[in-house]
Amino acid sequence: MFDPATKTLSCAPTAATPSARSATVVPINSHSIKVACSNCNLRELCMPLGLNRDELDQIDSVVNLRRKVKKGSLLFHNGEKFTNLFAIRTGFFKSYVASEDGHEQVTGFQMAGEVLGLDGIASDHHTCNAIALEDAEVCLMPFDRIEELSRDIPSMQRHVHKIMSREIVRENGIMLLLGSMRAEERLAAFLLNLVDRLHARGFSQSELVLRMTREEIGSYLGLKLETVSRAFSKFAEDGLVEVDKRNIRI
Amino acid sequence: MFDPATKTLSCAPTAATPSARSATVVPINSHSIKVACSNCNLRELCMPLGLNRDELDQIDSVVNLRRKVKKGSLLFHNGEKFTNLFAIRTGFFKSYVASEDGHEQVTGFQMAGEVLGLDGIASDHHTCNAIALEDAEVCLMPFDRIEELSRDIPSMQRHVHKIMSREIVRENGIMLLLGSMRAEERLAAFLLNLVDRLHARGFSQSELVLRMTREEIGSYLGLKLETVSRAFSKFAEDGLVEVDKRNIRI
DNA sequence: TTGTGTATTTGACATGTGTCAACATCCACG
DNA sequence: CGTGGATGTTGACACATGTCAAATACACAA
Repeated sequence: MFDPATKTLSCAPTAATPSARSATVVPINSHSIKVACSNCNLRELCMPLGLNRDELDQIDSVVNLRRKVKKGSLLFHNGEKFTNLFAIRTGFFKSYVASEDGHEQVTGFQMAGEVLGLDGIASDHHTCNAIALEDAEVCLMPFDRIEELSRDIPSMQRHVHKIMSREIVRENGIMLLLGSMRAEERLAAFLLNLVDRLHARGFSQSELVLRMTREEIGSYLGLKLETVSRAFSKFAEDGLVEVDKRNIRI
Repeated sequence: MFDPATKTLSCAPTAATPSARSATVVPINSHSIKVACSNCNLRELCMPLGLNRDELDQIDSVVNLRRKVKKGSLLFHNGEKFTNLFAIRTGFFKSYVASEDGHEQVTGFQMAGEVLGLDGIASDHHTCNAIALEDAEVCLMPFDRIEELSRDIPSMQRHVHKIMSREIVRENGIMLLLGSMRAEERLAAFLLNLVDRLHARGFSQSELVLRMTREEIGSYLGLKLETVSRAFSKFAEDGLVEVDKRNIRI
């Protein structure tokens, strides 16, 4: 599952399907090649949570495209027309907003099974940016199709609502972090949150590889990169974690 | 008022409509007394935005209860079972989360026409608290009825999604504020946001009355109350705003 | 391999905000 | 009409974090 050589999260079927070899946007045929929600090993984390077999088949019809996103490239950006939600199959993203003065504030880091693009629903245009921190693959979910399906399948509807509400609750937690914690507390909360989410995906409870720079962590936590670096050093000094560049052991 | 002895919310009434004289929860008869979404002067700000006449009639059937909330009493609290969204008819609320160590972080201030309780959808239980900063009145909207209606009325469904997405976008903005602005910038952004929202409700573009303490503003902005006070003084000194206690003129 | 740029760490110092304390004001309530 | 508690203002000082700078390590391309 975790390949230290490529340093990627590969939660998808490892052998790539013939039709998905090199194109950026890849049509999925859910019958011939078995790559669909109903067959995805992220289905417990992603959209189809709590659906029965029939409903899973229906949702397969929504997720009809995949897109490969190269490390460093944008999945969507501020101002872009909103049409799709994105479910991450593999890879790691950061989302961020930018103020007029050019400052960038990272608003979240997303990994396999998480959903991106919810910000775009409000105004039909995205209000933040999402960029891949490593080569990634996402499932495109046209939002009007999601709404259609939500009307037919109550459990699907409820799930969509839960995903959005969860994002609201997550951001509440970050406000608490940004508003009341000091540097080391913020970093500790951040690391524990990351390792939790990785653990839910089958990775170690105590080790993780950071996909983002100190500066990006700092932006997320409302700190400068030097402060992040010092906090890491402090943790290491106190024997709380072992830090070797981006490899962390708690 | 929240009574620790009975642990009940008793929202004693002030003078109101004949049928609402003494009950805490007031049934609405949308035909006899004209208090319904279709007739509410907040309908352009609140839930029914963009619905036609027939749909408005339908939504009236959802909003079947109102509740009076006295200043200082909780509308809902962390851990409470989630069943309703709340639309504010009158009054002013703050919502906040509390960390284990007892620290409170204000996550937002809500005024007439805004919706409270979205946090509860994720886990069927509220994860934050909402308290009235002045005597208030809210409309109770059972969430399962909202979901039913959303299945029948696409524009209603879209509206619910927009409301949730708007909350996500709002919190993104606060993360930017907390993560990258200095004290005076935060307070300025806060005041401008408040006056904007009040202006949308027919109030002055340049004057406002704060409903919250310096400490609550500070909690929201990630600052101490003394820092908020100093920032106000600085603004007044620079002639940017006139500050007289809670009366502010920009 | 060498060179170049990015990422990280660490130190010295600056500064914005927190902390603590005193005092003023206002309001609710006896 | 006082009185006590909540709220707000202001000052002095402490300290956490930001700023600036230098050195190192590493990744990647020529």
